[in-house]
Amino acid sequence: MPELPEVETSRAGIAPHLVGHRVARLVIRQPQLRWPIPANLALCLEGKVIRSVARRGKYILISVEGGAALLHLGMSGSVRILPAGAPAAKHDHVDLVLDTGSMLRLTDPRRFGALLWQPENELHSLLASLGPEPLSDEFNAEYLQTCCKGRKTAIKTLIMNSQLVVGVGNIYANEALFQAGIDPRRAAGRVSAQRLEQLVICIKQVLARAIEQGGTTLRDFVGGDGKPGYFKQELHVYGRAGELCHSCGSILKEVRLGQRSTVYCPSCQR
DNA sequence: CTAAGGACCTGTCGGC
DNA sequence: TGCCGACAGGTCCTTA
Repeated sequence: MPELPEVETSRAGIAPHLVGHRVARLVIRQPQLRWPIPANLALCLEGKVIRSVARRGKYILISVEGGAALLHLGMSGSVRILPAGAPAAKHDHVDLVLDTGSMLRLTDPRRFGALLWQPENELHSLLASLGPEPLSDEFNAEYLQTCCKGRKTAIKTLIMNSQLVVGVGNIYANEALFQAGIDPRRAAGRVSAQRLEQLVICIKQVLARAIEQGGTTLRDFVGGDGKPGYFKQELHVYGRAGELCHSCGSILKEVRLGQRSTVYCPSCQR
């Protein structure tokens, strides 16, 4: 479900319900996520006031005195604010119960998500080697050109590499490359500097626009406020293989790159 | 070092 | 209707 826009939508949706409030209890029904939830996490959080709810890449950081809970939604995770005590369904793995009578509930059918602990003044190893935020100035044409130099990897695979830039998942990689007019299969090192400059602009535009729209709801994604995302209406290639290009009318093609579905217009993208 | 593939897990969908 | 394989928003880890 979540790429950066969906994570940011979730973060923004839950933050007002959490910040400034005290954690009454952490209820863990299923600790086996991608990594086990640390046994001492409840002790780290209970009784503490939540200071901030931030985001780094696709991680949500819920900070309290002493550290931060790191939350990753994986492929199928989502969070919602509910009244404390709402009945739990099959994949409702964790509740962060607040002293307000509300709780944050984590649901994740595939359990590729994670809930970990990062002590204050330490950088969790999962965050240590992440690339820059795509919407920051640090992610610019010059930077991407350096990343691509000499690389034979397909440009799409490269922009999805979180060590180089975070937050660009399969949907938005497809969309950004369409907007930039670049064939996703093209070796990164063989994309001209000018077109990489364009790609940076397109990645930023697509992500920013998707955040404005509350993310992309494919199946049942809803933000922390329970509303679906509306960006799906603006998708040009993702999920549209065999349909007509919105720009030139050609039939969109599909290939696999790094085992991910890749859709592009053979006429507009070179 | 880079690149490619498998692994993790459950639900859904299309085909027979 | 039922079964089986393929596929799904991520990304770490192993292997070559």
